[in-house]
Amino acid sequence: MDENKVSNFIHDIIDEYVESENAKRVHTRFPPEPNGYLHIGHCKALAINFGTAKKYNGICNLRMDDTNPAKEDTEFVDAIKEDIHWLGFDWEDRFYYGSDYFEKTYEFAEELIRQGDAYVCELTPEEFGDYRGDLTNPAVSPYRDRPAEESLDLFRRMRAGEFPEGKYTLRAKIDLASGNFNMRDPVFYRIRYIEHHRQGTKWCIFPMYDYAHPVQDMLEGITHSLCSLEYENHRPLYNWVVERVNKYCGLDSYPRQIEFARLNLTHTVMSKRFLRKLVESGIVDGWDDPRMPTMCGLRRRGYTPVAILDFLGRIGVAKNDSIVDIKLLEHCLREDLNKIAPRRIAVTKPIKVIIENYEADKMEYFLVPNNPEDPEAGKRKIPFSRELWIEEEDFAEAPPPRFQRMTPGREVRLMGSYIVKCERVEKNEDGSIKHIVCTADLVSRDNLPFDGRKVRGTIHWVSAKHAIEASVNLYDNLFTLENVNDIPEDKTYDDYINPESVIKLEGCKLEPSLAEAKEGERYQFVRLGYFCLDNKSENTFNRIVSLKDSYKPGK
RNA sequence: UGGGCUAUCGCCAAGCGGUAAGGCACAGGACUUUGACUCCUGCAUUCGCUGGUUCAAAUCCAGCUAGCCCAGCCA
Repeated sequence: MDENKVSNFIHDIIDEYVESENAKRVHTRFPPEPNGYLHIGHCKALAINFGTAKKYNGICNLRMDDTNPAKEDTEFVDAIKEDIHWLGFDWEDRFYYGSDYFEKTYEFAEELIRQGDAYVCELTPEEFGDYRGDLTNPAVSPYRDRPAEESLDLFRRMRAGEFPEGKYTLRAKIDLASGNFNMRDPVFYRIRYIEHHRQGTKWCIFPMYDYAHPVQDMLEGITHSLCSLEYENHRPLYNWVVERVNKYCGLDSYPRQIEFARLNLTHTVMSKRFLRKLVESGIVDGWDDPRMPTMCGLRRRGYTPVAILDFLGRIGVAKNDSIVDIKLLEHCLREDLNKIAPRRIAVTKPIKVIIENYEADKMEYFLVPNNPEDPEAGKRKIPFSRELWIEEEDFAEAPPPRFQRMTPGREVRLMGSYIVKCERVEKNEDGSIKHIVCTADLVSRDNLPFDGRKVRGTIHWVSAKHAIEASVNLYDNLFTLENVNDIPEDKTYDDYINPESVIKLEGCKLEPSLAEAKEGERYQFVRLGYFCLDNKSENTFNRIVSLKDSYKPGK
């Protein structure tokens, strides 16, 4: 989990800062708005803010950015905290709410008014549009020259609840002709008669992000405010606020905003708005559907924090708009899971095999390693008997080229046990396979047969008498389209939903030890992929990620 | 069209004037009681384009081109 797999430009900037004369301890913050669930895109911001702090032996705050009472809800606060802890980051005792600073934020705003840097504007939202100007024409506000005393009075009465919503706003007096629209006298306060999830009805005026955020950063002593690229245009305004508030309000805090490109993944929707659509339209089961990129979804699917963090370290931090191939994430998952996941045998599409030279009521155990990669993982016993289940696709009557599994007349190894030879296939009346009859080389257990003969194929199996049943969910990308942002206006998601994004298989046969599997435990089902017992549906395993596709027919 | 930002292999991404790191993907091969893993091998005479400066440029300069962001009383 070293967060500097690749060097990045933020480190360069901070290296310089740390060397500078008045450098303070590096202090960052992660400021989610509690209006939804965190997704893997947030993980990047999380890793950058917490990771950078850690790299410089600094600290990182967690702050709920709750300045808009219309959108936020307490419901999400705990979920966000849980997700962050799950990923492995810790804010210790530095958990804050932006709304905790409302009083200070208000005081500073009054000072801005007194200094002539802000004024109360009475353009209605509709009028605002008309006076906004456009790319080449400046905006206008007939109220920008209102005397400070008058603005101050109005602002206090706004707070006192004397005016209806939309009647007045507090605006910064900056530059109505700026090419950067954020500088065209941005609104700093608006009136809202909505109960705030923490402040209740104490306030009816609420600060806007552009004003509140720098103030919050200053108050918390943040040195580096790391955020995504879309705030680049806001940086001049951020600095404007920092400069005035320091000057007028006796603060000495100079947080620096640095932007980086947010994460995009192939075949993945990342915007909250669209994720909500998936949930509401019923395309997925909910926010924690294992196909969702939400942290709760990834967790339920079985992703590991180690893999996600590793992935984040490998994609780097830059200012390029990019779409990372989800195959890299899957690679990181396999790498982690390969090390930690015990091997188990499961047969997803069972087909029966009868060992005709094995007595009907005999049974024996084979000792097999839990993880050949890791001797420490120990061994377990799996029962063997006359009737077995094997994977449907491990048998072919007419084998395609390079097929090396079971086929009539050929020997294969039953993983961990005997070499068997397929003698014949018995069919039902409809032509389907009833069962396969094999003979086992009874001296071939534990070791290669003494004659040194090689068998090419090894297949997995489970004793029919001892197997337990479960169902299995095989997951794939939700979207067939690589870049989901490319969905044309006139199309809907439905046109691009992968019909095989989830395949549910009932009646799978599992080795008996899996009866003790616990929620959230990850296993490698030999030759099938990595699986995790679903924490919502009993007796169902989610496929986290497949093993690399291995058998390629033909040349 | 005004402002801001970005452009290095199929996908990420180092590089900061001295002659193109690495990962993923892909393709061969070795190994293998998981066609997995592991292990070798290959994979940009070239850095959006065009000029210029220099002994030397992906790196500096100029001019183009393409893409992304901004006109919420959202964050």
